[in-house]
Amino acid sequence: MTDNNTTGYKRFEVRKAPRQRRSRSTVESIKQAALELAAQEGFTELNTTQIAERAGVSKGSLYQYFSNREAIFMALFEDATTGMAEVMKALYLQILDLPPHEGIPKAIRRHLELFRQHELIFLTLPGQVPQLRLASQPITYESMIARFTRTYIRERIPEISDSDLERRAFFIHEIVKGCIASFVSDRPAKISDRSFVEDLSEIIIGYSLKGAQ
Amino acid sequence: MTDNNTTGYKRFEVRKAPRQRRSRSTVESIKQAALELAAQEGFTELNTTQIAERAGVSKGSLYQYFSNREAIFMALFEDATTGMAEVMKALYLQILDLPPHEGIPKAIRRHLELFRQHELIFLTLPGQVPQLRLASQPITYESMIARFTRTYIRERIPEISDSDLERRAFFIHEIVKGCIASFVSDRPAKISDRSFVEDLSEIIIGYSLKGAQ
Amino acid sequence: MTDNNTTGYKRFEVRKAPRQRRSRSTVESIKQAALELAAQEGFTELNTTQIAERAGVSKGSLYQYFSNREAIFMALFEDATTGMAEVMKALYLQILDLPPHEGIPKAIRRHLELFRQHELIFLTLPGQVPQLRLASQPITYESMIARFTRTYIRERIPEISDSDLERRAFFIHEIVKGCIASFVSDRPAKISDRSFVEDLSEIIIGYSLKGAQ
Amino acid sequence: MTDNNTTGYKRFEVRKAPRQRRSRSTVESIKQAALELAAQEGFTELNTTQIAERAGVSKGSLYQYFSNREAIFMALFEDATTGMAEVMKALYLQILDLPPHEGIPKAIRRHLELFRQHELIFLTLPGQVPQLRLASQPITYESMIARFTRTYIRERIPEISDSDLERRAFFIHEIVKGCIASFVSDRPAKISDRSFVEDLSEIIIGYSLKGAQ
DNA sequence: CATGAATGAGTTTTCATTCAT
DNA sequence: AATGAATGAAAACTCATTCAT
Repeated sequence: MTDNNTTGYKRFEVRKAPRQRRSRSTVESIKQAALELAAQEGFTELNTTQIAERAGVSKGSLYQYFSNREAIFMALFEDATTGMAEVMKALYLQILDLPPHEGIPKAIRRHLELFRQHELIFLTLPGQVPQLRLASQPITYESMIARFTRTYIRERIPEISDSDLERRAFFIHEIVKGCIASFVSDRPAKISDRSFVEDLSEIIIGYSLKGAQ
Repeated sequence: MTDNNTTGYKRFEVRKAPRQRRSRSTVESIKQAALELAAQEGFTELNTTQIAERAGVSKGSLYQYFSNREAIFMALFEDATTGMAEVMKALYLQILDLPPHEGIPKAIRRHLELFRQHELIFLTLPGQVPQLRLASQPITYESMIARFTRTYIRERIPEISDSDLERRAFFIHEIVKGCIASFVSDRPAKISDRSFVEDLSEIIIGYSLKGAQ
Repeated sequence: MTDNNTTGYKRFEVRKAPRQRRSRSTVESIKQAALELAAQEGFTELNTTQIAERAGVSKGSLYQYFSNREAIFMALFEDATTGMAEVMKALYLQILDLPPHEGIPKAIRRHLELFRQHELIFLTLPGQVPQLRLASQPITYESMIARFTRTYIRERIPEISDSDLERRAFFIHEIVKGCIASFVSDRPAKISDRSFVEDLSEIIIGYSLKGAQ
Repeated sequence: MTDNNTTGYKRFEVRKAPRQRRSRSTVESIKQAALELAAQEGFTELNTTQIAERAGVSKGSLYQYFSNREAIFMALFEDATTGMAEVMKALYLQILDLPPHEGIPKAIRRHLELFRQHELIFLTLPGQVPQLRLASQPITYESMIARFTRTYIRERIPEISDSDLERRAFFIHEIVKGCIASFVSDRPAKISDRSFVEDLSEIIIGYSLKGAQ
């Protein structure tokens, strides 16, 4: 029963699983409220009073379900993360057998959409709530991307060495994630979605499959 | 000197320029303390008491030199930023006339070093102190990189269209920054510095100069 | 730097030692306020807001010197305890060489006074703040009484066995403490101070020295 | 049945007398739970959530049987108190006609057992739940002891003055209660039950009957 | 009767910032 | 200039109690 907490960070689990319908909706409205408010002010500035108010819920209720402020963000992140993982699994299955010049752009387009949808959670949250990194160990969907990338390359360049594969997976992941993140958050006026996807695909294809016959 | 403050954020300049030797070192020790502490807990968690204590300075003194907490971070950022800008100017002059396969790797290697040195400030700080984004408008060194990239490409592909140039500059910037950032903060064991620089250079050269004769 | 806290109770040290005269008086007024309020409502009901208000001090100041509510009680207790220990040391020196029928009543009379003075702290506090027991290990003045009692008896009955001595010391301590405590807190109308001291002395003398020639 | 409540404390009766088997056991399990938890954390720290949980009962149910938190403690106390009163009545009848050197030790031995059984309730509870003092006016069993003591002495020293009697009753009560309480809660390793009872009896007999022929 | 979700007033606690010395 | 005590507004968090289902 000891509370081992070696990180020095507060722990933040969801406190109790909502059983009845009513409480499930309470939890939802709290998360929703947090999300909406974060869109305006960022996560750092959010406080429980605001969240509870906006959710139309008492502070007490909030703490019945979340052991502290961070726990809400955590929940938000996990929701999005698991949601994304599902979508991606489906996507990858579709893509595996397509030729690169079709599959890669498709994958990128979809990732762009997904990041746009969850911009706040995937791009803003992690930077502002450093605890997340430590708590949500290897983030599910990230490791999925990594795994998929490796499979994809290996299937096309069977003779690739392990270290080579590792390196390519790293770059591909970073390039895709980084470029999409910036594209979504900076919204550069002079670059259209189409040409963005095009160029990024080209870079990825060129790099990931170089050496393939 | 008017106090127009359209951002809604408090302003945070350094309060007075330290003249004497003693106060010079006070400012320095405050910044140093902030930096060291941030390495352990992140900027969000830092509080003035800790900083003052670690700096061996009273809270009153701290406020003598910094108008508020954020001002310290701001100063830290500006120091690193201007330092970096200088280094880069020199670097670019060297590189402009080198052939890509020499110049690009050299530039990347140097950037890697610089980011490593200032990891905390360039990678962690901006996410955690949102004011930075708004205050330090076009962050000097970032716009330098952008400008240089454009010059570099145009010189080699004079006939390139403006929108094309724009797009390439965007990608190059994001790829370089993103990959270096991840490489520095994740420290992937299986990738050596050398191969990192090699691959990244290859990607950049391939993409930035495609279409050049 | 781990915060080993096996008891499950919050720890409660004084936070920082007051350096200047001003802060010393702040600490004093906080303790004084707590004491006065406890006299009316008991310690359990006391809250920091009340204490700070009564002390004419901000809540922030309170927390500057006491890490939490309990720390105040703790400080109160320790003050009284060390004070009492000093007084007793002096008392015992006086008494050691007096014949029992003079020394014992004198000691009892003095203890009665002391407990009356610090009734709240010695009689009420420990019952209401269970943490005290655990934190303030062997309470200084209690162990003093015990030690003195043993010395006193042994000097008069040199041939007494260890276990016998132990037992007598236990009873004497409990009887004196218990009777005085009840006498002070119940204030039985029909018993005068004089006759109280008389009877108690008689009991103690009879029991502690039985078997002495 | 008027709701005169001069004490300023909330009233706390058991709310409804449980009729059916099931609710009988509900009440019991609540009390049991409270008792077990108090053993670990003291009564002050106990909260209704814990109690309900441990009792395997919903909070709503808890309040069906107890008008508030204190009512639970109150019930605990009354149970033990009335139980003890019964036992004592029987005990006293046995003892009245025994010679002191038989009767007194027997009484003390029995008290020791009883206090051991209800340590928590008789020794800890009253200090931590101040309402008890006020609510349960002359606590039944205490007044029983007092009454019995007086009868016992008067029967043996018919010529004793009222004030003398009063005083002796006071001391005897305090000595017995105090010593037993300490013996039970401190469990001093070096003193056996037998010698404890012996010495205490001796003290009591000597004091209470001094002057008897 | 039983449940457990919801409440909200009450408390504790923190910390950037000021200001008397 | 330097100090560190004091501030107070703004959080975070708790828990006895009620009440809809």
